[in-house]
Amino acid sequence: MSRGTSSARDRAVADVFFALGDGTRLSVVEKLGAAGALSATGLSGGARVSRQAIVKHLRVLEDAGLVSHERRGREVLYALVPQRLDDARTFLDSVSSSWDRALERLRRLVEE
Amino acid sequence: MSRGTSSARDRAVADVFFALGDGTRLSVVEKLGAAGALSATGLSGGARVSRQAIVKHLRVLEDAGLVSHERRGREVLYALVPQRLDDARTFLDSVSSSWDRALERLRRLVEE
DNA sequence: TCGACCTGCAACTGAGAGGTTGCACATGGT
DNA sequence: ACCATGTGCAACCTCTCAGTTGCAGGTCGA
Repeated sequence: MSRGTSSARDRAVADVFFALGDGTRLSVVEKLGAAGALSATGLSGGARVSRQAIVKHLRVLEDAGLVSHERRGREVLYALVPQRLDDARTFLDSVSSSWDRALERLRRLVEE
Repeated sequence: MSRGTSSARDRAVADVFFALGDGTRLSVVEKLGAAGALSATGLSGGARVSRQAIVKHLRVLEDAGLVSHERRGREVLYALVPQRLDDARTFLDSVSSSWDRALERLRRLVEE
């Protein structure tokens, strides 16, 4: 306990948010969520950046645990792994609820 | 349709995720959620970066709409604005659900 | 076998993020 | 009035991120 904050878990959550904190990656995530599975070339079609840029973004997403890849013949298909999304949501929930409790305490302090 | 996605709303969501995608800022958000309201100096106490670094991070958080400040005598108190957190959660929900639908479609495609 | 297509690696660049230090300015307590 | 404390610039540095281009290596179909 005590020094529970700022642990490896928090770093993983920060990685997830970092991965989602880029417009290009965010649109990649949206496309993957909508299409199910796509190759880097398929994802770069319609994007305004090169295929290599998409590949780098996919690596970031995969390092964060948001995406997995699978070789399918001569192409590589990328798909979402929504589990980490749940971790991020859990973090947001915990901050929101502790914020609510803090509000209560503040209210009582002010009312003295 | 077509250009409906990747709009100003998506940019705002990316800004929120970007703001949360840094370990220092994430711990700031946690501290603010736990304490309710803190000054930059109060936040930098215990952190391993300088007060000025915290101030810059607070500016990023405020630009993303996650934090607001209020002058209180000679110090400036920062507090969470949990509304954007809800927006981020909503985004995660929508990606998750569209992902679930995509999984269904993929399953049916594979079963041909 | 040959050509088309997709991937993988490497080198390079520009811009911005994250951080620091130093100092000036305001404000509260004594 | 004085001093301590907290804030607000501004300049500066370093390192990483996002993106590009070029080319080599697999893999499928004809």
